[in-house]
Amino acid sequence: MPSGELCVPKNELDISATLECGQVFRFRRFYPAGVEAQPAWELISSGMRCLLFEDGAIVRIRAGKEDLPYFKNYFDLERPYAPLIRKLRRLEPGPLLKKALSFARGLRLLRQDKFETLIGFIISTNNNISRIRGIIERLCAALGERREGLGEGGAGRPAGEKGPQGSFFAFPPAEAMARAGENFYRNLGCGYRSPWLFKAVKKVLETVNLEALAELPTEDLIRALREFEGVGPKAADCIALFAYGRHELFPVDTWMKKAYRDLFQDEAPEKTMRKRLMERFGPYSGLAQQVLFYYYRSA
DNA sequence: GGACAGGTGCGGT
DNA sequence: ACCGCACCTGTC
Repeated sequence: MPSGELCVPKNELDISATLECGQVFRFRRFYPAGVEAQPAWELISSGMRCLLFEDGAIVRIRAGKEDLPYFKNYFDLERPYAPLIRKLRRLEPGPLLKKALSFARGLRLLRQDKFETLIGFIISTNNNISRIRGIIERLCAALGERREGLGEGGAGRPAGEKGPQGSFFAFPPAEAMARAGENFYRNLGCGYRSPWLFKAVKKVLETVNLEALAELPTEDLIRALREFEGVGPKAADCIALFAYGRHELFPVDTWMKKAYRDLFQDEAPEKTMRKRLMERFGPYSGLAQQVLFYYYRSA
């Protein structure tokens, strides 16, 4: 397969900050053969894969030539982030966000696949990241289509480190996930989320067109997402933010409760925290949330 | 072993 | 509306 490459300045895209701030699950850091201590990343979205490399002040996104437009949109590369960061800093000049911003320089909000994001955040409920990722990988290996992608060799790699192989598994379509049945999700280790997943998949096949929801104003979109069992206030905000580009939302998770206390010096119910944070950060709420998440979680 | 995880639905006030 | 609680399960 002919491959192609997108080049982005590092101040516009920091791979680690963008992938490790909690918005996406299917990625992996690896160490390319022959390059001393220079990490790279493998990212799979929907049915496509790209490899990301840091090369001085430049980030290279390598993928199959026909997949490049998808990743250009996925990384939202048409939108310069520097102005957004400046405006955000002006809205909240305090030391906390200032530190977080400098720590998360180059973090971008991704434009992810709607179905994959819905399923991912149902799985994420009261769950930890390593387990979430394990479940998703097993899900894709069991039901996803095997695809050929850019390989990455393996010579010179430290023992135990495995680079991306020539093939990978696409995220499964709803049809395959419905055929698998509820018990399949139990066996994957989804526990009490299993019926939620099975019902969500059926809903997507039978009544709700996820693409059509993009036309709804944000409040209605949230309401529609909340009708999926297992999608509460936090997951609905995440799905609307990461898959529908609703940057005005501020998902409140355990980390953001801490951030709220640090910013406002008081205690409040989650709903109030969300409201006040969204008022504070306006159209940059989602960006602020990710920047703070990355900062708090890495600290 | 027990606590914990990027919450949610449920049943009490 | 606003609590408080139980909850599958792998990992530390």
